[in-house]
Amino acid sequence: MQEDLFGECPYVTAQKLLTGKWTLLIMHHLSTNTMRFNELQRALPDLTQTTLTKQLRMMEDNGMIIRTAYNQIPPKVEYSLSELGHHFKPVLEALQVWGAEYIGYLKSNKCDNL
Amino acid sequence: MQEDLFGECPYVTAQKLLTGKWTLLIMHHLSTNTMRFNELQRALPDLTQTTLTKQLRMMEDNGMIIRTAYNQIPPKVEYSLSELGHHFKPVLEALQVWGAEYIGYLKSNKCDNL
DNA sequence: CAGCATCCCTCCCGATACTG
DNA sequence: CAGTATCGGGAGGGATGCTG
Repeated sequence: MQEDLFGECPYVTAQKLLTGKWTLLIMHHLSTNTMRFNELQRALPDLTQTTLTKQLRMMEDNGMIIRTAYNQIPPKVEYSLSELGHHFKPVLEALQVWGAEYIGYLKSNKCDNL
Repeated sequence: MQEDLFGECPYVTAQKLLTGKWTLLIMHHLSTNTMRFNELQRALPDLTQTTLTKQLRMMEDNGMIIRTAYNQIPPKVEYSLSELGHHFKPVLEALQVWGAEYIGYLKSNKCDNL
């Protein structure tokens, strides 16, 4: 857990935690299920293993997700939301609503231009 | 208004729109007031004119904010939220709650380690 | 299966200086 | 006052190949 986000404005903190290009997507997928590494990869095909690994490490360090490794062959690793991660759900819901509205707005604009 | 965010998942869209390092902070400040360029600069001292200008242009292109220029000497330019921008407020509120909780969580952890 | 090591590269951001 | 022009650095993201 890093400590340099200390004592800041909530928005500064939030911005730092969401900078990652994929954070939101990962949070979204984990908000409904615990998922294995491979499942996440399939859910997010535009992102390579390397990048996914880095993102997951970051989010684990930030305390947003929990990594559970089972010592077995073949390996099995599961990712789930932490307590803090679960409390992030309202943000996800608000973002989904807004994102959908934004897309709708773009579409209507495009139609207007035809 | 760019068109390449078309037909995507709301989360992908949202992530793209929030990539900017300062987007959230600017949205927060504009959510309560219309502000002039200088006022924004003073409210966000860690960000240079160049960067602020670029961010504002991006957000204007995205349709999140509205730029109003008055043709006068000295120049006067005001920034405010667009319709879409106003609808972003629920996200801001959810983020504030969560950011505050996150900070509190960090603090309690730090105390545990002392 | 779930990574790590390495290298690379782009784009974001910032510093500085100048303008209508 | 509210910018633009130019240059540059660095971090985040990606491609490839290898491993327990």
